[in-house]
Amino acid sequence: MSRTVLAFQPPQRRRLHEEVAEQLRDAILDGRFAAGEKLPPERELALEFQVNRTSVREAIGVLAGLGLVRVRQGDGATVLPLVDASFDALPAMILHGDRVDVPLLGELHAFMMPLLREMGRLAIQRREPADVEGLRALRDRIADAGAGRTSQVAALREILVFLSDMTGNRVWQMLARRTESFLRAAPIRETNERLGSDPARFVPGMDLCLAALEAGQSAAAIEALDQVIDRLGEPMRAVAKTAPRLGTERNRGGRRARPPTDDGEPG
Amino acid sequence: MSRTVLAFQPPQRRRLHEEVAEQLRDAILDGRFAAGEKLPPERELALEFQVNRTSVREAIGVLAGLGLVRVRQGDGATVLPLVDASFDALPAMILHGDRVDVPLLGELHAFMMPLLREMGRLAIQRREPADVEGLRALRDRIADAGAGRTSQVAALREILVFLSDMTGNRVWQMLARRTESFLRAAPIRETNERLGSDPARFVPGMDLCLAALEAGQSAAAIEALDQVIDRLGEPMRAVAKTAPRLGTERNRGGRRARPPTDDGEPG
DNA sequence: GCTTGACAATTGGTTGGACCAGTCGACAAT
DNA sequence: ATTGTCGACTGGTCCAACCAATTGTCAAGC
Repeated sequence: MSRTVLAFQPPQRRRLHEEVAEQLRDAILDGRFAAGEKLPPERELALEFQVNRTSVREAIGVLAGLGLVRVRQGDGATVLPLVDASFDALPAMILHGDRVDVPLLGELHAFMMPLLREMGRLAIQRREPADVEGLRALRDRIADAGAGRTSQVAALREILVFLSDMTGNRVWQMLARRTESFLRAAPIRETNERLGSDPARFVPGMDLCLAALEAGQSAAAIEALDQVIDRLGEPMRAVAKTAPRLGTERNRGGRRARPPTDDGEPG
Repeated sequence: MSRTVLAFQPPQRRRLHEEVAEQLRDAILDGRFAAGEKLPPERELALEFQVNRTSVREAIGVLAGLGLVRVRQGDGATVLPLVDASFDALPAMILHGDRVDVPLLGELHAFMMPLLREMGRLAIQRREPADVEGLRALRDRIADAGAGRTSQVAALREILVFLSDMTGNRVWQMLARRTESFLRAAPIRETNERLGSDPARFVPGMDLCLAALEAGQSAAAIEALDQVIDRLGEPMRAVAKTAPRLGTERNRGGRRARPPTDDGEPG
């Protein structure tokens, strides 16, 4: 039953509306539709894409779910400011159409690293005896070159998920799983591997952390874990460094005109 | 042109598929469909809801977008573990069907508060001169009882958005806007107002922060802002305290069976 | 007995067309 | 200048049919 290491990938069965959604999404993210503009009518898009109107509607529904457009009956689909988009749109905002939005990836990296360190701190504070064994199992998977490199880097990513489970906080658990899924995305992972990152270099840090945990030294364990987490973020930082930041001006969210819930004085 | 203070709300024009999506979503969140189970076939649901299959499909599409179900042609719609859901599903997970998931709200609160403090720190570190004026304008709106209470509490929430803009980091900006939107949701806001929270009590803290900023004392400004942010989180904490935590057992995310990408040894 | 392959039932995916419902601008009446 | 009506436009829903993927069944072959 032994198979080749050439792990075949199942052919991606893409639905029609996914293709349409992706093209429209990239058009918005590329700025070909600016915020405030309207998408063409569904019937028109159906002609353009040569698909049924239903498929266009499902595609636009996806965009609406991502917070990229707002659809109103009678009016059309209006493009929203990107800053109002859902977190689910973030991967696509960073990686769309063969391109990497380097500045945004850098901002995500700057955002995530303190969070993950906080998560590690919390995880260690709330650890239970069994967790140490779990961490050791992950450490062994990382160290076990015989299991294959794919398994090794997968184990690396799973550290985040495991730590989030240790916190016992479901919000952390959700965040870690989303993060792990993002790190699994193609361009990030490829860059990491192209840069020759060796999973084995994480092992000493993990050993340091495990030793501290067994000695009951939480502070030392947290410190060691911080180092490991920093290294886990290296793929993102590495990709972000492949191109220089274009400008230094700060990104400012647009001031939103709130619906005026108060128009006058009480009598 | 002066209008009454009775701020009328536009009637909620709910689409059919939204109704269906909400009912199905609540059924999943209530556990009436457990993870791994399958939703009834679309044709069957269409009969049950007495709507067209199209509306059922759009509803299921929403659930798929939230990461609550996975749809496969030929197979049906399979319910996913809640821990794999999107962050967009979080509000619904906490507030569904007239109920408040108190433990989960508490976990969200515990998750958010350190983050928001971090955001405040970053905002002050990266402030520009104009930002101080913006903060003062918000402070004045909070203090101005004449503008109406609705405007006051709105200004309170907008502190988060303003701070996120100060960071210049688009990820923070997106998070703040989502958070502000969540705090605007009904049960949280109502509880806050029912508890008689007075926007005016935020003013001294804001004044402290503003004074420190003008004096160029970042550390003091951050400290004062921390207090303000803590109070901004009070509605969530207050709601979370309306009922005791049920159990003390830790939430553990299910260990996921990863697709075995490695089956054997390299030759 | 086990594997293999063909088949049929089930279920989601797509299509075309029709009609309902909300929005907005044009324009006439006041 | 304001108001009211209307019609074009656009999204929302419905229907009926067919395409395509999945899964279990079951008989043929080893």
